[in-house]
Amino acid sequence: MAATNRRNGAGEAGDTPLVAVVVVILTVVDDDLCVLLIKRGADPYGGFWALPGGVLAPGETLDAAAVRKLLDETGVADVYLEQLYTFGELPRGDQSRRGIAVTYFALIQHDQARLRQDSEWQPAWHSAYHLPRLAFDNNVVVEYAVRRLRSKLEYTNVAYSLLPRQFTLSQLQQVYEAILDREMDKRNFRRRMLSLGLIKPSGTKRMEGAHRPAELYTFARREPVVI
Amino acid sequence: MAATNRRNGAGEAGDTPLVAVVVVILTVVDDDLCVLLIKRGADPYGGFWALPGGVLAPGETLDAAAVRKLLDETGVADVYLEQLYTFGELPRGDQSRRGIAVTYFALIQHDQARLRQDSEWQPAWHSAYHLPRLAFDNNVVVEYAVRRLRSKLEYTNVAYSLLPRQFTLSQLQQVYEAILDREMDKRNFRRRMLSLGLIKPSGTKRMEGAHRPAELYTFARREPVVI
DNA sequence: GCAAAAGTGTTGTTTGTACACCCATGT
DNA sequence: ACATGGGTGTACAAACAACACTTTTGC
Repeated sequence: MAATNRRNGAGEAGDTPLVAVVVVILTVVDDDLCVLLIKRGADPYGGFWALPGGVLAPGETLDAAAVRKLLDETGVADVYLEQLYTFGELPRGDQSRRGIAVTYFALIQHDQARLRQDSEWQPAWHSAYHLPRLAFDNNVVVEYAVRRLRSKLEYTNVAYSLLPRQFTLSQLQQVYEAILDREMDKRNFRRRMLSLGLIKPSGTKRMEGAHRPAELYTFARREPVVI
Repeated sequence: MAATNRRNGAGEAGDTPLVAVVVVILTVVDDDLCVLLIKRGADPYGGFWALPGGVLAPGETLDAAAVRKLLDETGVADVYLEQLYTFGELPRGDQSRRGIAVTYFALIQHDQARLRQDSEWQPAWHSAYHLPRLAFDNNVVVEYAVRRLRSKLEYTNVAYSLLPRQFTLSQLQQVYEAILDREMDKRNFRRRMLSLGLIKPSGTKRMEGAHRPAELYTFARREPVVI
């Protein structure tokens, strides 16, 4: 892409800031929207929880770096991943070196993720609604991701990336409720999902527990669709 | 902000790409949505039209660079300005140096802009609907900006940044029609604008031309508001 | 038979869309 | 008087929100 215009005919290149790619990896666990955090070792912000991220590798595109980060942390690929925002304020503490953070958000099924147990970083899921004070301005980044996800949920099928191929309508509704953080009416919810053509019945049923079996549904398309 | 996480404990800093800030400056001239373009002198893409942009100055935030660029090109400040997207693909032609472009879009009143006449870059307005092949991937950037503007128009008051303090409902409607590229019903349009509380009558009227004078309206707030 | 979740329809309200005529002014 | 753009209301359709009971299963 590289829409890079260099306009200063002279010596160019003010400073060349470090470019980091940071990924907000979101999932729904039970009825809770969760973010993947790692524990920072070194300063700045040593001991603080933070979003996973890293510097761009040589010759790597931004999207590729985000995909790589996601794969590193969770072992997951082929999920919904979207650029969020680029933060370019100056660090507060350490003025020494300039940093720019290109942030992404990803939606995964938590039971697909293989978090690295061995790691010094202790990657773990944290409820997006009860986060501690994070490193840098990562709290703002998470809030931004949650806002974006909430609005995308209303006019796209991104939820597909949070659910297995087959799921019940109740599961789907739980995902929506966890993300939007409000309860929804079962009948209206079903009507809407079906009439939008987002999902379709698979014909099979899930028998489990002491109650009526539930129809299993699939997303009409497991790729991003704007309604 | 600087949500910069450095995760490679080792020597860090893959490569440090050039960071350019590029601004899509949009306005409505008569019934046409227009973009400000400059003519590139030097290669790459010498002689092509391009979006105004430049490298980040030392110690400058991204937003500040965008504001500065806008001021340089148009003399205008205090208008709607929003980050769009960060493009980080590798340049096609010149592989030598890596570039990242953080793009913004701005909305201004064209009659407020003082384009630099002297300049070798011949800054000028071009209809967003009939653009030539631009330098780099700037065509994509403009399309992206127009899409974003269209959707923002539906749920925010951003149009304030394209109109003078006082304006008629017909002027406002022309702005909407130019951006959305479709005609709208006068009565429905008025009802909606007023019932959303976006604008309010100013009490004064504009007498001009051989017809009934038009009520002048003002935006309830001349700053970004989400409806 | 009872507990637990699945499934299902109707009504009222709000929102959006289509559509045609009269009004105030300048010439 | 006529040309020009400014201003107004109503009727239909679609989308959305509120609401409660019956079904199928396991124990």
